[in-house]
Amino acid sequence: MPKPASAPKPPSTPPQISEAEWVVMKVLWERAPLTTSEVVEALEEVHWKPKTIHTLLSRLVKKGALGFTKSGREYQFQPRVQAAACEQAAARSFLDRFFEGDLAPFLARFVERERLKPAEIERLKRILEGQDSPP
Amino acid sequence: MPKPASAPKPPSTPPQISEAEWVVMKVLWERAPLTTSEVVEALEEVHWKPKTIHTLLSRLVKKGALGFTKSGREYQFQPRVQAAACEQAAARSFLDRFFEGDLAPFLARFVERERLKPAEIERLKRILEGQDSPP
DNA sequence: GTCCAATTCCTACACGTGTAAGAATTGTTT
DNA sequence: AAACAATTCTTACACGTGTAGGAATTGGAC
Repeated sequence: MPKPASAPKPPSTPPQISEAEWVVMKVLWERAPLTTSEVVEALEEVHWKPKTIHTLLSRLVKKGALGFTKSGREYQFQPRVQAAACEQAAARSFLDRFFEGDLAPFLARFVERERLKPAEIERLKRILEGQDSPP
Repeated sequence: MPKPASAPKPPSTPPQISEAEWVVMKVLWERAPLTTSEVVEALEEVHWKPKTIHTLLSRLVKKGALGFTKSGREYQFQPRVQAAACEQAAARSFLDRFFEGDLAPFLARFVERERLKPAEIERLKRILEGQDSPP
């Protein structure tokens, strides 16, 4: 990626981030900035070859999801898009695809098919009221 | 598809259904059984060429999502997987991918970023309690 | 029985994604 | 300055998906 020292503008709308790419983004959102090899280390458990991770990093830069700076010979990456925005976009597109964009049928299906414990239900209700308290 | 007059067993676990395929499944879930041309008619608004829809139907049969019987020279399709099961599978994999499989953070993100009207919140709470009443 | 319009069957191609290998470069060590 | 090891750059390939086109077949009309 020698062209822009870091892409000029963050994308106004979150780019499409694939499943594998998402795994990479997560470690960056948690611990950025990270060098390439730090990302590789952070993803040991995932059993990907380093080359694979390099590819994913490049693609994420190309998509504008990551920015980088050079430090010595290594790159250092950091997110250019917010986790919250990407999660929200994913949620929207999920609801649109499967539940006509509507939260209610999704929730209905979910409680219908997965037994929720009463405590969990209480927690979800508090979240709905905007009064969530982290445990 | 001359091989099995209709695949022998429905898949035990819902197959992967792509975005375009999902659109086709929806009309079948609503109005099955339908012949090929009926499906094409039902999807006029989507502006796909008939050939495209044919391809999608074939792929869905191959995946085991649809079964068919021949009536005259036309095929008649019907779902071999339940909408509810597919939706649930989609929901699970969505939550796993983006929210560690947990409903709470998803809901939190959602209410944090989308303004829900109080009436909607009430409805969602009733759904959580299993006391949903359709509007 | 023959012909035709409708329908199915087979084939195609570009793009994204998962998965990576090999070539080239370069900071660093001696 | 030379060599080396780490890092980046370039290329690859198979598979699913979106999006169809053309060839082959066949039920029905005449």
